[in-house]
Formats: sequence, structure tokens, C-alpha cells
Amino acid sequence: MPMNCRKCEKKSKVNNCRKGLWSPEEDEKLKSCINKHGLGNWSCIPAKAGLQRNGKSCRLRWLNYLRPGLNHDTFSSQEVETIVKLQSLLGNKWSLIAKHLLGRTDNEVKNYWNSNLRNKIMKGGESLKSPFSSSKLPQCTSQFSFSACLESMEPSTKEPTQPERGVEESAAKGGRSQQLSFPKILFTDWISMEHPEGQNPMQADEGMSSNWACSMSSTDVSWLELLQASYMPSDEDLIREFGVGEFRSHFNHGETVFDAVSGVETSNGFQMSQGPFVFNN
DNA sequence: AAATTAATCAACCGCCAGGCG
DNA sequence: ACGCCTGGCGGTTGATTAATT
Repeated sequence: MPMNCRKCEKKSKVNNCRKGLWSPEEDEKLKSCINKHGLGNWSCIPAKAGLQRNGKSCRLRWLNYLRPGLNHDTFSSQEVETIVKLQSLLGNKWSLIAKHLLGRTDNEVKNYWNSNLRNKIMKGGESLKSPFSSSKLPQCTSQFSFSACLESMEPSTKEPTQPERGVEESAAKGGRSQQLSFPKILFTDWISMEHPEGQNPMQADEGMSSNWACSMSSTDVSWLELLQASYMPSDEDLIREFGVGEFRSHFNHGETVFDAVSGVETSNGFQMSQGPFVFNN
């Protein structure tokens, strides 16, 4: 991480930083500044852009609102489904969850959860609480054990999900609408189905090359247990579970990020830093 | 139509991890 | 090793809008 520019930093401290909603003029200044200078040290951006904001505010505005490729449409039923599933698995890891929803920010997901889903889940009991029965769902903490989870799961009793039917409808009916195979959603974080150039990196002699380094956050260490479980979902499993368009896992290939399911180049990369991994199967 | 309440969401705050001098 | 700094994250606030009374 580069150190900050002292000159810019001093300037920004002297400035009386504006707070509150951003005006269109401010947005324009920030956009043109980033277009001109690129993304660098956020503490330097306000001075360069002529904004009386602090760098943190600029960063937030850019990431949550101005950044290209953001999707500000209402959440689709499949996106909602993904949020519910991931929240039940990962807890309030909004940035992680957002990485699985193209064009969505952590803030957006978090807001949606807090305003739309949380209360419904409280009211709706099991229907929205989790894809798994509460008695079988281990808490998702850093101590979370996938082995324990796998052992506690009943073997493949799920029915195919119906993504077009929103979770709201499911909640209204008051029953569990989905019974999912637990580990799949997690595997897709780091298992690539197809190499964009036709080569499956899982079959590479050297395991995963540095270009295909997979991502695991520090809190995901126990995910390694999944590897030891020798369980690998098929393409069909993943697509049936989440739909090609909605659930995506991303892998870095050099400078370009590809969607693991569709192979389509995307701009919303799930940066993965820790690899390679050895697969047992 | 006005007042009140609820819902939404952009933005802020504080904390933490990690890099650098 | 230590302190300072940035970037990143999750929790929270508060202004605005919509719905209800």
C-alpha cells in the first residue's frame, strides 16, 4: 500500500471538509479527476479534484455510486435469493456477498438486507432464515467447521429451486421453499468450471498457477476443510442452484477477470490472493 | 389536505489490518 | 518494534420519500 502524499494530505486537513449528500457538480469533479488521473491515493483526490471532501468520502462516493458497471436497479428475486443464502452462510459479510452480485455494492446489499430482508426473516421464521434447518446450520464464524457441517447435512434431499418465484412469495406461504445442498455456494468462490481459454485450471499440472490464484479471505481458512471433503459440484448443480446470470464466481486471469460459470469477462472481480490449492479428487 | 409514521438509502463513523518509514 | 497512515469493512445515522391515519 503506497504511503500517502504528504502535500495533499496537509491540504485536505486544512480544508473544511464538506459532509452530506453529493451535488452533481461534485460528482462530475470526482469523475473527471479519476478519469484524468486514475485511481491512486484517495487522500490526494480531493485536492486534485478541487473538492472540499475528505479522501474517504470520495472513495465511498466512487465505489458506491460513480464507479462504472454499477447496477442500481431493484434487486431481482434471484439476487435476493443469493443474498439470503449467503447471509445465512457467511453472516454479515456484505463485501463478500456483494462480490457475488454483479454491479452491487456492499452498502447496497447491506441496506437492502436491513430494510427489506431482516424484518421479513424475523417475521417469517424458517422460511427465509436459512436454506437449512436451524438445527443443522452451524454458526458461520471463523471457527466454523465445514466437516461438521457436511456431517450434519442430510444427503441430497433438495428439490430444484424455482428462482423465478421470489423469496417474498415463499415467505408469505410460510414454509421452507428451498432446501439446498450446503457447500455448493462456497465452492464456487474458488472453483473454476471452465478456463476462459478452454483449459480447466483445476487440471493443470502445477495446480493453480499464480495467474489463477484463488481467493480466500483470512476468515475463510476453514473453507480448506471443504477441499478435504472431496466434494465438487457440477456445472449443472451450480446453474440449477443459482442460475447462470445470478450467481457468479470470478477468477483472475492476468489482468482480466472472468466469470467462472459463463466465462464472460467481467469487471467485478473477486480478487483471490491465496493459492495454489491441491485438490484431492 | 395535513399530520404522523414507516421505509429507504446515501453517507458517516469507528474500528481493524496491513504497509511504510 | 513502533507509530502513522490508508484502504476496507460493518454498524449506524439522518434526510428524504412514501404510505397511512
